[in-house]
Amino acid sequence: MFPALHFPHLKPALIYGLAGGLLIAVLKYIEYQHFVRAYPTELYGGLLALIFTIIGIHVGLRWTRRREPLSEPQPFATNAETVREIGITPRELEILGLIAEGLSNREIGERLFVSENTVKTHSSRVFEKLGVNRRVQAVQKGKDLGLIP
Amino acid sequence: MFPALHFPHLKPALIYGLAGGLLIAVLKYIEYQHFVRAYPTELYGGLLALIFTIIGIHVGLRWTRRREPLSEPQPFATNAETVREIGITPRELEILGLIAEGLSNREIGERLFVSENTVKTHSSRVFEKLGVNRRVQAVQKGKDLGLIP
DNA sequence: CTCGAAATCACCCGAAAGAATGACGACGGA
DNA sequence: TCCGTCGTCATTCTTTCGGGTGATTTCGAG
Repeated sequence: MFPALHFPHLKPALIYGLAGGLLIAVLKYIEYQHFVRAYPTELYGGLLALIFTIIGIHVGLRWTRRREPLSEPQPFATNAETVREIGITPRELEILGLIAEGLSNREIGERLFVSENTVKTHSSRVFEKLGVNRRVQAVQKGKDLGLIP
Repeated sequence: MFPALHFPHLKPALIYGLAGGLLIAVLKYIEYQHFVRAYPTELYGGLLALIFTIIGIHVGLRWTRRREPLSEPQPFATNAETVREIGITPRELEILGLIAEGLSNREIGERLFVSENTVKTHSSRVFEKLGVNRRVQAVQKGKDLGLIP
């Protein structure tokens, strides 16, 4: 949806923008209170947006919920000690899991909303930490070490 | 693990928030242009609800997307029966086993005293018969079907 | 405040993988 | 004998991987 866009200084700008918008909204609210008005339209809009976004998420999930519970017997807890021992990060573990599912780097990037280059960087580090140089080997070793189911 | 300390989808969330803010700003602008007077407020509410419901559905599905489980191993089919069912040959099974060990096509060829091209031909046929197009997927499916340990 | 870890992204380049063909010999059953 | 399967190998082409390097941003610890 949005992953192709790139804004390096997005967060501070957004924070400032939101802060400013919030301030304006508060002022407007107070002003409107002076005029004994109802809530400002912007507030209604935001509330509507928020509420219906949540509703949309719930509805969407409900529509596509699989009927058969898809037997998932073992929740599988990753071997935390091994993770710490070899110094693998959560993100790298995530990439390893997706590699084990047979996804290409591009598909992983699309799934995680990051670029393919980022996925390649992560996978390279995973290979390095696991001491392998091919993804099939990484999957095998990851399973042996209890990093992935 | 510690999912609370990790925000893998921060960027889309920020962009999403920005988009919402922009939409509100646009609506506000329109209102200030007195265009809003031409339409009942309910219309705007409905539009907002619709738009953000769609966005919510999309975002929700996007964030929770999961691939279909591509196989359901039949409990009655033994190794040999599965082999016969999908018509995989002994040689192809051998190549699949070596792929599962993390060997490259060149290494497989050296181990079996055949050319790399031959290995690629076999692996292509294996992929075709298993309905996959990557070796990690082939290994996964081969294990699901009981073709390889 | 400085420093380092983590995550992100980019660019380059060579190697590996995979898709699509075509071909050839051996072997076994109809 | 003819036909089909299997194993073998080649060529061409495109895509994907993997290694290497460098950069930025964010965040938390010291």
